Amino acid sequence: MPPIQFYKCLSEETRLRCLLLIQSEDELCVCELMEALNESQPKVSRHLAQLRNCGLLTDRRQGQWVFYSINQALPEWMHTVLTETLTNNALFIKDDKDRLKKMGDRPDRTRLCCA
Amino acid sequence: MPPIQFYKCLSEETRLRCLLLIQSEDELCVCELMEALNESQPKVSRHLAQLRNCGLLTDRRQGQWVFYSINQALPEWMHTVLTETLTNNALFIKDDKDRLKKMGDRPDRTRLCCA
DNA sequence: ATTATATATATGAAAAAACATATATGTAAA
DNA sequence: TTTACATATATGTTTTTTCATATATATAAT
Repeated sequence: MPPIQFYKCLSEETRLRCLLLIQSEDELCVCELMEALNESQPKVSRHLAQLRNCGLLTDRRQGQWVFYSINQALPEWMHTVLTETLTNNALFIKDDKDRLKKMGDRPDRTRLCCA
Repeated sequence: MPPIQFYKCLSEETRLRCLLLIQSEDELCVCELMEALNESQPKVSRHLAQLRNCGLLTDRRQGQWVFYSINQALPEWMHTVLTETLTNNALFIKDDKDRLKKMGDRPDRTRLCCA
């Protein structure tokens, strides 16, 4: 991925909040992100699609939910950038994390064995 | 500087090329950047102004020239991001560096003593 | 098993907002 | 007056958002 495309992904508030939350929580589904960000479903879904199309995120479907996580195949320097950003901007996603913690009925993460 | 503003600065081609070239060459004036980037004066000037207003660059005037350099007062993680980006994207600014090397009549950098 | 309904997510199309560029003009220094 | 740089305005382009609707899976009733 060219650096411009990478930074365009990080330069929009909804996308950066999604990325850092996912980085921080390992994986999150769309409805959790909607709740954490307090944003509409299409808005969140579109930005996630964009991040996945660029290769920043990968997704897996489990039942009705689609879980997104950081693409581990990214070049190391991009991981470094994400890590540095998260570590040095805790406040940026503080409210989002609080809303996520308060959320009830979070989807089950049990991966089906031999499904 | 909030992370979003930082990444917006890095997410535009002209700006990122300026930043990485300056990072790589220590300091450059507008006419050198015009030559290196092969872009118009107002275009380069406008983006440099934006980077300075955001606090990413500082400028000093020496005679007729204005030299721009990375603001050393930036948080360390931002320096890390810039360094990682430069180290891992040499190709992104290769042509620019070549044009800069071929440029004749580059301005004198002697800092005036006791000016 | 079939039908109906609910929940989770994605996407097409249109509107709105944000951004970038070009041209023209202005200012500062030599 | 020439060179170096900055900025205003107008215009064009890209991006983001919204609304409506579509798809996919899950659950419940029959």
